[in-house]
Amino acid sequence: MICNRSANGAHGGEALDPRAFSRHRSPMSEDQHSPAPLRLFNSLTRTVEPFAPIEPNHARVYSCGPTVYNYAHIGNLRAYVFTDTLRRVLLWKGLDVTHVINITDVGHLTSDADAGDDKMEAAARASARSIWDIAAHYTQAFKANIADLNIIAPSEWTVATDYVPQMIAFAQKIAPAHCYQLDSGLYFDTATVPGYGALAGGRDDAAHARIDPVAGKRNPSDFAIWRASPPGEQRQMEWDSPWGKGAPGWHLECSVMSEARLGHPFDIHTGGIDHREIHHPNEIAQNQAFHACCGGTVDAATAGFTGARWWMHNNFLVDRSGKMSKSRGGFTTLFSLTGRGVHPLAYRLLCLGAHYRSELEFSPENLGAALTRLKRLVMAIEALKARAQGVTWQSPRLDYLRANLHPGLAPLLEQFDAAISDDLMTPRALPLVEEVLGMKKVPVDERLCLIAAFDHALGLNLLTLARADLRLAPADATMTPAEIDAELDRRQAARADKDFALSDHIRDSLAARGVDVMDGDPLRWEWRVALD
RNA sequence: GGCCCGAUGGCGGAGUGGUUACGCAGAGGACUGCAAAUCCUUGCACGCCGGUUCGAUUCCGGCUCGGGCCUCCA
Repeated sequence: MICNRSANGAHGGEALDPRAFSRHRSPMSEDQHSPAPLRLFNSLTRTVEPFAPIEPNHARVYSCGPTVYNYAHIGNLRAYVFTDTLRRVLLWKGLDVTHVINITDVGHLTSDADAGDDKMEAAARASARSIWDIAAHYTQAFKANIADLNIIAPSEWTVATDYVPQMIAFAQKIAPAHCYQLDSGLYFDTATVPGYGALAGGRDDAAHARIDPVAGKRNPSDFAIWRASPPGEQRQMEWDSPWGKGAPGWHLECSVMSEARLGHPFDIHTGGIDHREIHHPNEIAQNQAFHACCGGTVDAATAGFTGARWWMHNNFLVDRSGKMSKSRGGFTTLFSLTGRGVHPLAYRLLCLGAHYRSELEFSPENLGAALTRLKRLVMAIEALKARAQGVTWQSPRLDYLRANLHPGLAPLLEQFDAAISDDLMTPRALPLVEEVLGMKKVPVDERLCLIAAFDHALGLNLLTLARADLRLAPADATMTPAEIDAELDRRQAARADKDFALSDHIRDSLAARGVDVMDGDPLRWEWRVALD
């Protein structure tokens, strides 16, 4: 059910006043517009399949979260906009959702082959803080990004270091039949599970030529379950285990935490498309081993046991200027965008403008386009609100909407439902907001009601945002709003006196300080957003 | 080197065997002292070469270019 499930509490908890619909004469019959079935792309089969949760009316979702050794860049954040869209669409379809996002706060702590892997330790040294403090700092920053993007907080954040005993127990269970020990740790033998790598779709182990394999590995695709601390080295994060002092392998974490918090099998596991080739196949292999190893082997009957039924992957945000690459440094964070006066939801709108499985080209121009679009949407909705009758636009249940909505809007509701039900096709859903705004013959309250409903899926805060909220002061602003208003008052007086030389001079001097004057707009002025 | 994906107007991005995406930008108009903001209108496309077809941007093959994964990465 949709009603009373506000994304962030901003809409309050009341349903739309049914009296708002009292004029309606011909509610549609149920069978005339049956809801579009939700269909989602499953990376396991590489097809779009009808979705049904394992438990009736309850979907369980696990999302691979960030490794908190640095700030998330906006490309990282696209994954969580995707996950949030998934969650909102599940809610739209009337399902309860339990959603877990993990925080990976343990991983490679000492440099081995690649000196670049030591970032967490380096960050700790540079700031004279412990790795634990570093993890806490970047976890906090990540959660701030999530909130700024109006992403519904997960039902639970799982932190990897809270689950080390469970990871050891998990590893102990699968070790006899599926693992072997080397000096560098405990390794998973990928040949012991049937269909290894099926998710990746045609991986050829014989072709791993680019990197030096770890000596002693039975198969190139074998991976560490437990990484032993090198002799004589002290790691900041290490635990005792049956395989010596060390730290859990990264792949192990997600298998253990998803099983612990959601149970296996659960419904949907999400992540970036880069995880489709290595991390998730390894997770699946672990899950297969864990659930079938009582008998010592994985057989055909259990080979399909992958932990999650759906594996979904978002594509990348690409930036031709190379700013999305952590390794090259200088990547773009959400903080840097807000510091330039770009509202975070403009970035969310940019993401929604493309399908989650398509690459999305990032550029200042594209972001500026999204910001302009968001401003115009908010402006148009504000204008409607000013003319409204005072109902609250809390979205009612979808079936209620369907039965009571103004006939003129009914086709738009169905198109919206069909779009988001078609593998979360937000780029086709988005223009319907603008179409509703343009339905001049439909009463204002009705249009607002439908937009409120749409926004439960889109998460743009369209009904609560004000145009003024989108006017973010850039970090390098040299004037306060009060100072700007005072200048504008002076300018207004000059204009009244027809002293246009003075009024133009004031406007020019404001422009020089990054303030655009807008006489015909109630907002009066705006920070110029300078995106390079 | 191996595997995978993509190529749509100025930018981004949907979609389709024969008809409109949409947004931003551009152009024209309204409004304005002039601008800006806003509103209205509007031009612009389907990488190259073959094939299938009455007809292909849409299907098939090849080519070129771009991207991803193979090492922590959304």
